[in-house]
Amino acid sequence: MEGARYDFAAAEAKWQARWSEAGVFAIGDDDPRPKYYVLEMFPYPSGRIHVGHVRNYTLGDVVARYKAAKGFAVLHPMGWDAFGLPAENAAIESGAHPADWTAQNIKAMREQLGRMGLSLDWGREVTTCDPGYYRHEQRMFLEFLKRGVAYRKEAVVNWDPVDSTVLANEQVIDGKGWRTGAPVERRRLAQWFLKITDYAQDLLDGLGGLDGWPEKVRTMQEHWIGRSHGLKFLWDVIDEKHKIEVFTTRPDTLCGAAFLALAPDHPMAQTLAGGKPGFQAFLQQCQSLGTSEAAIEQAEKIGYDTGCSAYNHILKRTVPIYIANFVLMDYGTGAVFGCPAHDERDHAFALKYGLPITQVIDSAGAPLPYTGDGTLINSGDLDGLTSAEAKAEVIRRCESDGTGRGVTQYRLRDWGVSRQRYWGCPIPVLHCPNCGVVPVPEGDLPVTLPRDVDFSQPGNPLARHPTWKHATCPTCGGPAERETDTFDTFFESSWYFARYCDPHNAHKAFDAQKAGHFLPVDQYIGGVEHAVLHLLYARFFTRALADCGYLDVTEPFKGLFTQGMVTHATYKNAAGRWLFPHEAAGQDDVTVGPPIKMSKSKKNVVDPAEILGAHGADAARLFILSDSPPERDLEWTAAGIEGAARFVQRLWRLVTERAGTPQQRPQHFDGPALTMRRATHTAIAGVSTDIEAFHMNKATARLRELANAIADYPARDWAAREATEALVRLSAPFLPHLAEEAWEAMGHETMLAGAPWPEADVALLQAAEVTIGVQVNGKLRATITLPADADAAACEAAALTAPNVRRFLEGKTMRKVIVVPGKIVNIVAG
RNA sequence: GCCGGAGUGGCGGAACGGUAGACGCUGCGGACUUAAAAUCCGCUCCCGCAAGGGGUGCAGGUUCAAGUCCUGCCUCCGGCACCA
Repeated sequence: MEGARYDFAAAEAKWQARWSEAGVFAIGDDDPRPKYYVLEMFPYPSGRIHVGHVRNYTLGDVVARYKAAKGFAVLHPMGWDAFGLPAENAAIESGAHPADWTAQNIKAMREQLGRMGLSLDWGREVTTCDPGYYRHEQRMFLEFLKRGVAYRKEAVVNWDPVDSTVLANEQVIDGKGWRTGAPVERRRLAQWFLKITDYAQDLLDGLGGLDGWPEKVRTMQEHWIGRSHGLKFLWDVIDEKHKIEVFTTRPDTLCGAAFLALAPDHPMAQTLAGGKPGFQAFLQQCQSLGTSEAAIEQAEKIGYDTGCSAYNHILKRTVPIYIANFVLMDYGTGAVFGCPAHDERDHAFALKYGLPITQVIDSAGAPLPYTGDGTLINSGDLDGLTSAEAKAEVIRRCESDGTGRGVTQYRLRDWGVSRQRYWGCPIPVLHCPNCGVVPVPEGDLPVTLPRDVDFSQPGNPLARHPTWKHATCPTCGGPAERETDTFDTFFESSWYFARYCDPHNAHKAFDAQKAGHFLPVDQYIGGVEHAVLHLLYARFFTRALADCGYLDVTEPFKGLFTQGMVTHATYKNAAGRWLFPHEAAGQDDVTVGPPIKMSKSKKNVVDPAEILGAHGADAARLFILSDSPPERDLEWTAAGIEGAARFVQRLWRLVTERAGTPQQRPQHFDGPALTMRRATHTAIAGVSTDIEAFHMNKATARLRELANAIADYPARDWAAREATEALVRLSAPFLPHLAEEAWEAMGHETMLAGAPWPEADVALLQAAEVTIGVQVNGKLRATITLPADADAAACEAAALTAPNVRRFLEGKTMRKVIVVPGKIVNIVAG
């Protein structure tokens, strides 16, 4: 045994098979131990796992294995977020049917994940494109419809006029369709929405209790929900019998108003400017913006002067009315007043169109535009009030004369769930010419996707399918058409964590009791890129399901860890198509982009399968954990994995060399044996706290430190055995295969998977001596070693005897000595 | 543009306001070997022979003491509602 190299390939296959045979990771609903639910965001089945997956699932696996060793009944499931755009793109590009393509990808990825040695309960696997899964969300939707949580309204989409296709935001590049290059148009379509705004306050309030979430994610969600207080008030259109309702969060700046601006799709825009010269051209220009907020915000701010004016009763003044491309119909009332002195955008707008800039808030000398609060000036009888007082006063005046009211406003908009695509869950409603929108009767669920679809033309294949959409109205018995929109894929990922609690239930989505047993997820792990959308939708969905009686929890994720992204360079060929790194190699017309987040759509992914094959799962896991703190971005490079593989071999050598150490524990320890034991127990305590704190890189550093200490300890005694066994057990969450093999090599007959976590002996955690620094005027001049319990007087006395300290004090007067026992001595002298 | 992060040796990163650079990667020197691989030992922030000096994106500030706290910037990354 001694001297033989560790055969990772054989050992990994051996232990994966043994874990599987023993079913050590399968978890029952009635396990008496306390539950712990570890969940990583489930993958989109792109076909191959990428390094981001390896990072995500390794992190989760460390937690799952650690918690299992700590005595919890760990639920650690896996599944597939299997609907989405890439399957349709593959169908268009290669002719593969989305269902087949997805099924093949799942098969390949399941096998790859299997080779990572993850402690997953595969018996709970869910696949969202399976009708057995999505039938339940069709029922949820019908329940939402009944309760008014789902509704239909018009909304704009990106329209490619050449392909006659709705484009996703990522398919719009510089305002043009990605395939056709045609300028996209904004087009209004009737679509389905979920009333997440009804839950805005509750979602905001809930953030306060999520202390297991990163502060930054809570802040992002808080800003996304965007609660603000403001004023909705009326302005009279001069010479017309119309009124325009305007929303503002800055009523205090009312007297600085220079203009009113309406959204281009505001109903009043056509009334005021409809037939006027140049207006249609202006609208056209606004239409070409696309629908993404980033595009709108970054576009040049343009306005159209309607020639009309508006009068306000409080202000007692008129201002011109513009139509402006930066005003959003979805937010507030779709109309704002512009105050150039105190808003960046209004300032630029006023300069561009020659509008007056009147300062009404004292900026204490700061240049305009000044967007902060202050004392009011140039505001008539409001002068002298603070911003807060003036806001309240303007709202009070509007309310007393009936022209306005103070309102709480949210930036959050309702969630549009309609997608004009094939590869998604069909929305279970019918459109009847007599009865309007009619829900599909529950007995007819699930509405399944037709298999025979045609991807040779652009657009939604469901909409042009010859027979699928024709149905009979359950209400009147007449002919009706199926809804051809499918759900946003965030719909599936908004409840999968509950399905894992009861994955084989054919009658309902999940049993409330089972969900109540496992939920909330104790530790959820995924990328920061999901900080807002997925996590907010899932929080909302859980509340909506609770209101429908599905479950009793409101917050689905108690603990959240957002890992950093794995980045890689991008490659694009002359035709503008993204290439995989291996495709790009050796081609000459390739543009290399800077390292950015790995994504399937940009194809800048590396293949972990090769790494697993060459170095083994344990080495790959160790490298990805030790290279960077998990919350930070990680640029993937091949360098370093050899170091991890070397450590795996080194650990094996340390263990096999000490396999014969005595099992019998002596009564007393002193000298090197005691020092060895201190190192062992310090490592046990340190690795445990590091895992709990998600400092996996520090935990792996501690494993190396303990390994170094063992290597430096020549005796083959019980202390050596204790240290080596501790190292093996501590490394099990990180290097599960090697740990099992080493545990067996040390003579154990039981598996480490399921074995308890080692406990640190607190009596051994304190070192006998400490080395502290001695500073003179804040600069380090010496270090002194003292007993760990030396008091301040002893520290000071020792510090003053250090030769170099005396040298620096020569000719100076000591003014003050700061002593922090066990830490530092600082002598202030001059 | 708006919101949220991050910047420390050649590189990834450590560091309750208290000895900056743990642990590793790379590199250099050495041992073992016929040789190589593997392994082991030593060195490795910069300048300096040394004493010492400088150093945590930039500019200030608070403190006996600042990578850490405060103010103002710079650069990079993520999200922005139809990628997932």
